[in-house]
Amino acid sequence: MFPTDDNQQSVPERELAIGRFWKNRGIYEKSLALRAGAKPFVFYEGPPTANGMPHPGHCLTRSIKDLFPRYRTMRGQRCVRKAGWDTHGLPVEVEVCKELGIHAKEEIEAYGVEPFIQKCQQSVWRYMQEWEQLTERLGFWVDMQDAYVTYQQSYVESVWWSLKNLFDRGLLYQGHKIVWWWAQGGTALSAGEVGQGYREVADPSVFVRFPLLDDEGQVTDTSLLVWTTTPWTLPSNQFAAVHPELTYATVVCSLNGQGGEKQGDENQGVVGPGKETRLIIAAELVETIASKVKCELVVESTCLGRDLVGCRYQPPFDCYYRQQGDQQGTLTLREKAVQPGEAARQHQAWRVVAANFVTTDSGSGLVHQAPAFGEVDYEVLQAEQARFVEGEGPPLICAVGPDGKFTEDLPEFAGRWVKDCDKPINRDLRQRGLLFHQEQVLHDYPFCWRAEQDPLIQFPRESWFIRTTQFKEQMLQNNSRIHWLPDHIQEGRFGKFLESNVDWALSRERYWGTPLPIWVCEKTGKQEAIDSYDELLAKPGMTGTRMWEEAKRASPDLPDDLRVHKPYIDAVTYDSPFAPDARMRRVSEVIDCWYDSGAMPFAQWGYRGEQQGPLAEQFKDQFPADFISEAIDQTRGWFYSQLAISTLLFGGDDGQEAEGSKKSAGGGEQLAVISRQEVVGSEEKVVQPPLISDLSYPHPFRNCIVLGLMLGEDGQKMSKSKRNYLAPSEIFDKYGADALRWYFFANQPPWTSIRYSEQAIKESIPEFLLRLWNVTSFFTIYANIDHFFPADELSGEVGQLTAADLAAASSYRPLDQRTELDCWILGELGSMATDVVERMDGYDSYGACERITQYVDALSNWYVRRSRDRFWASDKQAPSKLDAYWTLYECLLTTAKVVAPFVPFLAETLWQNLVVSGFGDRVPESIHLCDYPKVVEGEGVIDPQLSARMNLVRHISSLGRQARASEQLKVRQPLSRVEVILVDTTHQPWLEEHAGVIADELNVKQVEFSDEPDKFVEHEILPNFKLLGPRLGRLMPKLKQVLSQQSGAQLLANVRDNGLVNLTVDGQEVALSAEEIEVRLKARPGWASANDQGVVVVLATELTDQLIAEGTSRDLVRAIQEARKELGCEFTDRIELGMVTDSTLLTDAVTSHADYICRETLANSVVLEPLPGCEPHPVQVGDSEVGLYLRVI
RNA sequence: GGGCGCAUAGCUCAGUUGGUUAGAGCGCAGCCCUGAUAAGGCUGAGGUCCCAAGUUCGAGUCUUGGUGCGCCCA
Repeated sequence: MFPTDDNQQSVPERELAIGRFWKNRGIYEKSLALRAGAKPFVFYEGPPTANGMPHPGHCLTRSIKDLFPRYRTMRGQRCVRKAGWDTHGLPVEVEVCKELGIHAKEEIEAYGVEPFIQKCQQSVWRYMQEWEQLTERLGFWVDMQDAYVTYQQSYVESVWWSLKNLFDRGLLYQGHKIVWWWAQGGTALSAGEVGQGYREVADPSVFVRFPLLDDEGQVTDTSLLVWTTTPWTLPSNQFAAVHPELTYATVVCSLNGQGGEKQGDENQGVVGPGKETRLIIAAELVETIASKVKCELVVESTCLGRDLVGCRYQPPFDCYYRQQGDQQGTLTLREKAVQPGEAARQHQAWRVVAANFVTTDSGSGLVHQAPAFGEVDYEVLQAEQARFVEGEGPPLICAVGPDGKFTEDLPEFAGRWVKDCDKPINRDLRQRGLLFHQEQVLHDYPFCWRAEQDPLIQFPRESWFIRTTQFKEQMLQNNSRIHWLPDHIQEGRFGKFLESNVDWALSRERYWGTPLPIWVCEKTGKQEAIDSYDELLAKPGMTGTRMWEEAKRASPDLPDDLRVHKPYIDAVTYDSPFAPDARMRRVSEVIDCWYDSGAMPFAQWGYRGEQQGPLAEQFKDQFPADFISEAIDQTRGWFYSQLAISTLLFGGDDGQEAEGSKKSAGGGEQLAVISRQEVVGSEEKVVQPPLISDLSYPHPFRNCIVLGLMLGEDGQKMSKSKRNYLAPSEIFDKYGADALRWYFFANQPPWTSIRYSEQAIKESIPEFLLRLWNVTSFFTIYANIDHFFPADELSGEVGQLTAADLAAASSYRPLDQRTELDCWILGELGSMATDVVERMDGYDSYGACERITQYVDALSNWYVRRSRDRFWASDKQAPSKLDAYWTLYECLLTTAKVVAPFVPFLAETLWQNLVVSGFGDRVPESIHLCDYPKVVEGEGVIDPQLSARMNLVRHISSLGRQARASEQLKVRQPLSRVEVILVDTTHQPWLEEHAGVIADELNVKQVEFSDEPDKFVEHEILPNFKLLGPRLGRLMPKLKQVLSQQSGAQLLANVRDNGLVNLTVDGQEVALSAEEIEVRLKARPGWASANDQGVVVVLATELTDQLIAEGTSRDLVRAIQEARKELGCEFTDRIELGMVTDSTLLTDAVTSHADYICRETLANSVVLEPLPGCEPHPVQVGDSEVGLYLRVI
């Protein structure tokens, strides 16, 4: 018997049972073992953080991540799926801080770094259970026992190894980074945090005069009019920026006591009454500014921005200018070559520079540059520094301390909070005649999200950088080989991001992260990188491990991994090789946790550059990845960190060699002790990137599906507080994991943003899941009744029950002995499998689902429906009946295998019920240990002609039903005749042979392929635009007109007879072949008909008494079946039937169709009187009342 | 402000190298079928394919500009 009791069990319960089955039997492990030695399919798990609850977005990611590995495994590849957890970083610290009720860094220090990071380590696993449950419940097969964890020592050391390699190659350096700084808390804020705190505020908007200097350095009467919204940054001014292509005007401003600064109390105007002053502003802003200050600005001359570049000016504050104003530096050779006219030396600062970000949307077209307090300003400084030889460029000027207060560099404001100084600074400028105009602007400005009153400031911090910009071309090259889905990511978001690459700011002034493995000599400042804990312990004069030892003694449960973390690692020092009696101490920073995740291709194995041995083998076997997938927010996250690290570390054979790799191999031993200072600027680079033979782009991943964002029920962002989405667990409990998975896969391509709604998930169930389930349950019901048990017929080896395996059964007949319907559905099965494989190989899961849905529809709504009679035939051994069983059995088995990667639970249920129940241990114990259905080529299973013909039959049937509907002729009422008219008569002979199907489907006595179509239809002839368009071009509209004016039937006859039609179009002779015209049919009015482009179906609507009686008998059968059901009859129960009615129509129908009625309703007899002892069932048949009497025998 | 993406039926979304009748599911209305039955099928109403210009014999599709929305970055 096939099990059928599953109907009683709910879908979620069944899935849970399947999940336990997989786990208990170790099916995943077995599926891997089965492919030992096979070609690997490499998958990388982008590590999620387990310190937050998993949400629906993670379900999507994990579903896609599961789909392709399962698919590839069934296709014969070995796909290791190592789980991973991202455990470091600010989010973890923030969680712990919340728990402790603290915010600021000093509070953490006060609490103690040691207990703090211990809490961090524990907090990382807070939602571990939820994650594991979700992963398992969703059917995501991934090895969580052997997961990589970014805080583990082996992982950290692997990261250290890579950083040491970069450091030794001079690719890791110290510099400044402008960060959003919370001065009161003494910490930088991450972009996410800054984004939270934007508020609209009013800030001063000031226009300040910067007087230009002449060649002798004397102040002239012309000033740059420079704009800023942060007056407190003016003392730190270093440059004024113009746009090189903008036109600037020198204007004369006659103030006459009506200064721009009308409110000026101490001093009227700018330079005093009656004086003229010249200002340089953007030409297109002259009017705007004139109206602001209500005074005429007369344009004297104009020039381009680039002509102003290099002009020197006097800054508004002289705190730095006093000493550094005259300082010059030597320009680089390249700089001199670019501008041969330039002197070899140039003033370091207080010059006009060109910058493309300058606009005329606001301000004056000249922008004040204080590199310490703006990221773009800082880039300007860097660009300027690059123009000078090393050490002679402009230094960074900063009059503000980390506490947000002015330093002693600016005595007049020293010790005061910068934002409080805006007003006094403005007053000061006005007094000195430098403030030309002042107003207020409303704009968004960030505040600290933890202390709402504290505005953030941009502030320079010492930071470590990776020189990624040097590898921009290689990264672009690498990117160009990646297969992105959707493909616009490549040139679009990701490509654009790479184009604008800046050096990676690696360090973080935090606590819980991979410590930056650099030790500094306390005397000389020389640095070296360490790549393992053991290397550190072996250093001469090493001390400082006691802190860890004590901690471990106090709490023996502490994971050993913590010893490579702060504060323990900071305590470890050793003798400096650079100076006698000096110690080497670690820098205090930890690194960006994106580096951790980006290092996973090698760090997950703890790989540290080994060229041989098991680690090396393992790494090479699993590098690069064939497939990864994450959501689009990872563009700048994991996608980038992986690509950048891989490109820098491993290079590639396509582009230029990675920097420093040109020297021959064997320089490895020289890795030791090369300080950065020695390496930078030196042409001799001795350190190489680790070599991997045959490594070509792309790496470390080849195919990447970029998932869209997931939105809540209302199309808004999902948010816990709005409750606009259902927790995954609720979906699982209500509808099951397969329903959710199928919804993700089949409803839209994965990269479109998905609106996650319960309704949509629910609605996606019937179309596929339920339909396939219903077909299966149809099969098992009747197979059990008829004792169709394949296991009894097949002895010995049965393999995986492919068609070839089934063929050994005694009642199994080859295709050429079966009906065309059987051949057709098996052909459809083959072509479906072929298409699904093709699409899945191209990572098109959406297209694959579309194809599967279409097939299941054909199976359910055509094959099963058209085959019912055979399944119900009374002769259990009838070959046609057995054919039907074998066909449907094969279809179900193959379909189950095809859908197994998509809906693993349902597929497993089908396999267990249809196969394992009967075959036991003669077959693979799980469907996931089977091979994917093979594409059968050239064996005649796939028959495109048969497929086309059957489609035509379905199409004709559909039109027939449409015609019936339009005349309100229900299908139960037989009709005498249907006429079918086809434009394309290719398949007509075949259709005539198979007219029975159409007759049956439409319940008509006769199907005719009309030989006098003109009676029913008119022909409309159109040109084939696609074929003729390129040939005839402009004649097309006229040709269409000419064709429409001709008699369609005649044209058609013409083409049929001669193969050509000759026409004159606009004076030109045009010959059209049969292919170059398109014929359409239109039904003539007055018939019960329906038409589509090439097919018309016309029904004969006359009803005879005989037809009516037959229709009535079918009505009766239907009513009796209903009554059987109400009585609770089994499908096989036989009955006695009695009937009482006034209607002669009904009594006639019963007498004339008694056999038919008995056969259909399993009645042994039917009488026109009540059955004694039976209650009548009153029913309505047609217009008549009937009393039905049923008794089970 | 910059980059990327999206805009097609009431809703959620498809729409293949441009080809002349723009599709599906859901919802709504009507009908049918039912020995898979807490299913299934058919039909109908419902569309300025966001707007404008351009290329072309022909544009939902290509180009440019604009509008709106989303994401990323400033």
